[in-house]
Amino acid sequence: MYALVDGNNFYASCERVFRPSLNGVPLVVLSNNDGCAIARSEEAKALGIKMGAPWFQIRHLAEDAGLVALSANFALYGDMSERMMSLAAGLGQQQEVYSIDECFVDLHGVPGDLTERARQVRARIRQWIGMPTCIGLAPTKTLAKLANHMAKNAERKPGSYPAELAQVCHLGAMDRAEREALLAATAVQEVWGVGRQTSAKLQAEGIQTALDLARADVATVRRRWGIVLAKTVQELNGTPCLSLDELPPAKQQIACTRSFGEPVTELASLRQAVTEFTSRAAEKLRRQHSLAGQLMVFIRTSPFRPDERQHSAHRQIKLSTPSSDTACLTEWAQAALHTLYQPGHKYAKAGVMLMDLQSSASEQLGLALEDDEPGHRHRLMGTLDHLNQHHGRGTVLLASAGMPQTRKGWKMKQERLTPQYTTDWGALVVAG
DNA sequence: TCTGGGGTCCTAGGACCC
DNA sequence: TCTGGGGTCCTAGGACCC
Repeated sequence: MYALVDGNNFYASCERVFRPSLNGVPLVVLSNNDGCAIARSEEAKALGIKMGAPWFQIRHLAEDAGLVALSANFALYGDMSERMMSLAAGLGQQQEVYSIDECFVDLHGVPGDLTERARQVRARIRQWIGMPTCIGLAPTKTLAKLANHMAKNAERKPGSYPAELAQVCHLGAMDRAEREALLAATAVQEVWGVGRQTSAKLQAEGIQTALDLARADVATVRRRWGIVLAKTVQELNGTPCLSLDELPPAKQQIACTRSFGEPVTELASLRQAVTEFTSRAAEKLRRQHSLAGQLMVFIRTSPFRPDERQHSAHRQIKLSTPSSDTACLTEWAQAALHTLYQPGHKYAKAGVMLMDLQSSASEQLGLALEDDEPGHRHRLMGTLDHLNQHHGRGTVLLASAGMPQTRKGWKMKQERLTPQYTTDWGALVVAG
């Protein structure tokens, strides 16, 4: 049996924990550059705001309907996530942290009434860190996701599902008829792994509901739609095909990409941006003890400005020696950028991707008979990471990243950022 | 004026090999 | 007349996830 624990409207709920005045208020959290809505409170959803809605299209609701918008505060959300995960882990023996706001817990061998146990854990998360959650329980991960969907909607859309399923829904504790009635009441696109494209094609074939999909012939689905959907069908029937991954596998690629706060035309600004993106990507690389064998840089203008001259280009470089050294990677990234840049374009976005990753245990340190250069670089990077971790991002950086006063233009806009309540002593909430 | 960021897996097709 | 069969690796593109 698996549980899926999921924070409701996670980012919006994180903000509410520290600003209770936002309770009951339509609230959205905006993406980088305050570009579009990436989280919505129930009240905001009720206003018809869609996931990903551009801010400039909904900002009138601030005046018309009291909509509050906040810039994404990822330091806060990451910290709240850790707290929620450690509490959710108490549900069972093994946990897979699936995303910032949800985790699977393996309940094999857990005795007693699982529904009751889930309710208790849910109440604890609510009381200890202020985060509302819903929990789905079922014999497979796909069904647990679906049970979670039912728990959420039974709570917020009365009539969609029986009210007693609100907050905690245990599909594994129901008899067949009851479970099938719930699957029949669920549109096929709500199933985990069935997106827009697939659901459109399925519906054209007469497969409208989760129950229709569960009843499809596995071999036929395998042949016509591929192995992923075939596994989904089996999982919907209670046969586990997806196991729990306790340790997230090391990433196979690491990216750092950003849209700019305003259009960038100068190579000098792009150079600063690319240096910073490379530095950030290299930090992530070293954190998972990997080396990159390839590096890719891209720059592009805004596809939302079809009236302007468009330019989009990328260059991939194979490194002669795999590396995690910020200076080395930056040098190559800059070389790539130079071949891409064309004057006269308004660039809107750039990015750096590190690929062909391998474990740094296999690092070739060279013979270095006289000069232990690689060893020095290794320690230098360790020191750099330590300083930036303990004294804040950007404490030490490459000169080509630019001095703070010259780094305007490409930096992102965050005009509605809340304090880092849980990760900055200076931002502690004062009670009294 | 104003539209995010970061991943994964699968498939098909081509190159190449024996 | 009839021109194998099986395998690997790589890449690009598509679909999906949060």
